[in-house]
Amino acid sequence: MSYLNLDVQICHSLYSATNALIRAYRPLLEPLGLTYPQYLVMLSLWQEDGVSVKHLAEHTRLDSGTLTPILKRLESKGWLQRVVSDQDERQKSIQLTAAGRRLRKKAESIPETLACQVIGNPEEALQLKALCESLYSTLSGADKP
Amino acid sequence: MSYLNLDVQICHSLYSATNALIRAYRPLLEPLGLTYPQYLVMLSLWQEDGVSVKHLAEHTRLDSGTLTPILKRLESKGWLQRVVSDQDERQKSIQLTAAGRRLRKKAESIPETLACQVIGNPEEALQLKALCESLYSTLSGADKP
DNA sequence: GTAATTTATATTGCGCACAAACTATTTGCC
DNA sequence: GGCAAATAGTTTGTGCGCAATATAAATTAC
Repeated sequence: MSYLNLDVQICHSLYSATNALIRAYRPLLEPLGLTYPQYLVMLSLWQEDGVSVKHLAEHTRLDSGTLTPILKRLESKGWLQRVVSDQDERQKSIQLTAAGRRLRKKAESIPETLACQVIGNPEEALQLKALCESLYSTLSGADKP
Repeated sequence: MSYLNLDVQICHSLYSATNALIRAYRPLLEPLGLTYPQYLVMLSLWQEDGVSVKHLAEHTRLDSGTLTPILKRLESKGWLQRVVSDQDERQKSIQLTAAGRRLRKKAESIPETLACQVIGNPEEALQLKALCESLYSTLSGADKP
């Protein structure tokens, strides 16, 4: 059996598991009118509001070219505003609206609902997260000095 | 700290690690003119040629609505043909061309090259794969009787 | 043997991922 | 001060993910 065997590819397992998990989020996010990446942005803003696009990109690990259209959609839904910064006019401050802050209430049940569907063993879940974090930091630091 | 905290989300770790890993494949696949999902399809066909779209969808875990355009692109690049089946005219048999089979040679170095960049501990890699497989099978069997 | 159902694949439409190119500020440098 | 380089964000184009719908052939029911 060769290394080119599909069933041996770690990335294939990772890829299909991730897609399946995001698919599982969909029915829970649909009542809020959010996609999964939009949910990530809202999670970040519920934690820390009034940040720059760059900060948001780092925290959510989304590309800025991906983030801009997401932020526009969230703005058009009335959940945030993109305000040009005073000190530095290149920057935009992303600010939740009152409606955006209220949306958090509707999201509160999501993590637990999903966990019940998905997580067999909580220890394994933590292990999976740790392994992914380790992989991510290897990859994102890979080509730096 | 709430369950709505971004830094606690397993899915976020999974999502960003997967995207980063696929990004790492890109420079290795670019000389072959393949994207990662196209590479998955070719891996599957190098293992088992002349299969139906349905079979390919199951093996690669790609949706048939995703697979059709991928197969068309691979066909237009001359690496496979989509032949209507004789026995059942609804089915198409996906068949590698000679060029498609030859492409395998150029792909042979990819798994090892990537593994060297990415994998610290081979045991952890296997663990990660096993956890993803377990998650995938939980999720794909979740709503069945 | 024909109608209803199921199955295999294709199409459409929206949102995301990302590289590359672009615009507009700001910061350094002299 | 004036100009080059760096930085923040946007735009563009290609491909994918996926739900919903469509098409067409095969199967089942009667």
